[in-house]
This record gives sequence, structure tokens and C-alpha cells, in this order.
Amino acid sequence: MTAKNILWAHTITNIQENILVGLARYKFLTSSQMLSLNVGTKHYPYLWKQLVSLRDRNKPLVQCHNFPAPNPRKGRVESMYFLTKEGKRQILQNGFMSSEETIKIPIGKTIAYKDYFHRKYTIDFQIQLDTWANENNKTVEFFDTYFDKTGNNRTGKNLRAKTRIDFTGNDFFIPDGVFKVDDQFFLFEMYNGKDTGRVIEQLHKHAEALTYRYTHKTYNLDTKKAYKTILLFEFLLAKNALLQRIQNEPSFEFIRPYFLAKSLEELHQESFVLWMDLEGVSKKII
DNA sequence: GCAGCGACCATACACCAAGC
DNA sequence: GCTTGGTGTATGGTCGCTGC
Repeated sequence: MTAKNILWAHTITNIQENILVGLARYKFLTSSQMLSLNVGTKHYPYLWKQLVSLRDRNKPLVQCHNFPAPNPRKGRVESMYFLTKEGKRQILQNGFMSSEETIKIPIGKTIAYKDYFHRKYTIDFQIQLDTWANENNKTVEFFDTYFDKTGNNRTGKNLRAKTRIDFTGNDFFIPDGVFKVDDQFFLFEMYNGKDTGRVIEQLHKHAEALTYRYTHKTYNLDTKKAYKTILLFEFLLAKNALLQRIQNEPSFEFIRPYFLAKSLEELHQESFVLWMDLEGVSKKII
């Protein structure tokens, strides 16, 4: 078998630098998400060429997982790319980023994700948030997700989601995202499917965490200040159904304004800044 | 059940332009 | 002329859908 000819095998092009920095920020990216990040080309085949170079070189800087059918609807879905340890090392060595802590890299052996679309949509939201923040002079201080982990399962046996919020006793819940924009704190939930009953059930956890200040305690927030929770729905119908049902939930009587909802379609087609609170009032995210 | 089709993604190759 | 960075287009694989 002849050795594969790897383009740019001993160098990192500008596009590849942008890909590496993107992966360090978002942990996982599909090729279409990389294109939306303006990595330096708008042409899918050329991006792929750059990815192959990073993936197939002697010491790979990225790896990818392929998904024959995670939740098949329309044939094959995009692969998800992520950094290798060598990729992280090269980012630091070449000065693409200076802080090791801000480089996201999967811990341990990554397995096939059953939550492919949920994960992809969560990253889509983060990309839109960053784009909006960059265009409006805002700073996203951090964005942790439920698939970011802390600890380890080999020696410490303490691997847990970074966004986990503990209640009293052994009770806890894991929001899909936690982030801060210009000193304002947010939780984030991505709701796939149309099961509004499940959404209501989970929102009660949010109500409890907000009302009893469990989130404040975990993230060391000022207990006099409330934070907002972003609810992103895969389907507009699900969002509308929730808005109706939540009106009859007494435990939400005083906290409906602290939840902001939108559908994926609205996220991609409308202004990012405008959201709808659970009383049906249009509000700016900040 | 199965063939045909369309949608979508991965991959490959030909080609172009600019800079050195 | 070579390298780098990029585009255009074709092909192949996988999967869901549809009609017979």
C-alpha cells in the first residue's frame, strides 16, 4: 500500500489555525458549523481538504466521529470533529491561544452520541451567541455545556458534568449550558422533540434552583440578583404549546419573566437579541 | 419486500490565480 | 516553475420515502 500524500503535512495553514481555535472553543464542530464560523473558505470541498490534512497527518491534530444513523431522517449526517492532545499542544506551541484552561478537548474515549442533534443544536446556539456578541461589543466570559466534564473516572471516580447544579441531599440537575455575557449570568436548555410535558417537568427543577438559590450557590452569584434561563426549542409548535401550558402553572407565577424562549427556526432567521419570555412578552436577551 | 429516487455528506480530481 | 490558497464539478455511499 502506498503512503497517502498529505497536503500541508508539516505546517498549519491560516484556515487550519482557525479550525483548531474553533474546536478549542466549541469542543465539537461539524464541517457546516466550521463554514458558518468563517474559517477562511466558504467552499465545502476545500474545507474538507484542510480537515483531511489535520486528521490524516503523522501526528493528527484533529479526529472525527462518523455517524451512520444517530437518528436518521435525511440520510447520512455530518461528522463531528474534535481536537487531539497533539492539536491542543500545537495550539499552545504556536501561540494560537495562550491559556490552556480555555481549550476544550474530549476527556477519555469518545463514544457514539445518542444526542447528536441535541449536541449540534447546543453548539449552533453558542456560535450564534458568539457572533452576536462579537458584532455588538459584548464579551462571552465562558460557555460550559453538559458535555463538558470535570474530574475523571479512572482514578478519581468523580467524572461529572461541568454544568451540574446540586440541590440539598443527593438531588441535582444538569442544565445544557451555563454562560456569562458582560457579567450577566444565564442558564441554557435545548429542547428537542415535541414533549412539552417533559419540558414542564424539567422547568420545575429550574424554578426550584432559581427560587431556592441553588444555582447562586453553585456559581457564587449575588443572591439578590436573578439570572435568566434561555429555552431553545427544536420546533416552534413545542415552544407555543409550552407558552400556553405554563400559564396554568402556579409555581411559575412570579418567575415567568426570567425565562426566554425561541425556536431553532427563529434563532436562525430572526434577530438574535429578541426573545419571548414565558408571559409572551418580547424581550432583549440583555 | 423491494426497486427507484432524492437528499445529503464525504471524497476526489481538474483547474485557476497570486506570490515568490 | 513551484507553492499556497482557493473554486467547480463529479462520483459514491447511506439513508428515508414512496409506489408497486
